Amino acid sequence: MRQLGELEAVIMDRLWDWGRPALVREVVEALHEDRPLAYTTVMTVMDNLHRKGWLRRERDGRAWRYEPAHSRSAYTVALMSDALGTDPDRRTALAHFVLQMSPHDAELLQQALDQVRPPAEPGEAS
Amino acid sequence: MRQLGELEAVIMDRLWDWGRPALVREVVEALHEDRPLAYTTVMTVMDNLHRKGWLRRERDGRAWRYEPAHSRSAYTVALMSDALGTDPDRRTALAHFVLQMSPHDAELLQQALDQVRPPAEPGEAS
DNA sequence: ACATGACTACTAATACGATTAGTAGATGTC
DNA sequence: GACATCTACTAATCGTATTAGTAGTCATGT
Repeated sequence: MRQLGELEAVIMDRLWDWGRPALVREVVEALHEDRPLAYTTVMTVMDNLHRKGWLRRERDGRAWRYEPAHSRSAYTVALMSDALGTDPDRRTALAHFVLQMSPHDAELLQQALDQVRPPAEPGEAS
Repeated sequence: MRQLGELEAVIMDRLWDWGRPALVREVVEALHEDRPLAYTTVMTVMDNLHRKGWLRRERDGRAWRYEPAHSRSAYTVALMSDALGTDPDRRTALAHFVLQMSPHDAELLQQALDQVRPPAEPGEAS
């Protein structure tokens, strides 16, 4: 899977942040301060994102209202799994991965693992 | 961090696999069956990889002998950390990440975590 | 010594995808 | 009906990866 382009990522971030379907016009105006772009520029990018399956859309009058087709986390996980999946030595990769994590992230990761692999109770047979 | 191009990845994979410095000529010949490329094509890509810091090289007669500057795992981890780092909700991302892993990978991940965060001994105060 | 063949450095064409926007036509509003 | 706004279509530009040609260098055999 290919990662998003830079502008594509900026736009997706906005939509993920807002958590509701948005018009091209709204995105243009939200970005205007940092990055004044033509309406058609943003429209083209959002149309591309739709064509590539990142955004879904519904009619709102004559315009489209766009929203992410997948969650932000799904995108993150897809990138991570993709990276891991092409590595022939996942054990080593995962070992290095946790080694360079912040302790806080390692804690979050442990909690996540505990959800799917409940930790052994004291005295419980393995 | 940007992921490698497709041919760049193929070449890096070979070098990671071999685990020893290699000449452009050797890479050309190794790829020839799947992908017959001009010598200069491979040389250019490897020179680009060197310029971008992915390969280091040393002289061997008139030619260069190239080897990866970083391990395959380091590349994998960099991609994974990069993906995770841009996500504002790492807790959710990590939760989804472990949910979609194979049980085997989850086991490897737990072992990796146990190395950096030793599991509590029975009876040990938290 | 010189011809021949193999090799490399430099350069460049091509391709592809992302970014950027213009133009024309449609529609809503006053 | 005029004017502003919007969208669809089209296209220029740009960065980067992929591909390779050309010319010059070096080694080797006769």
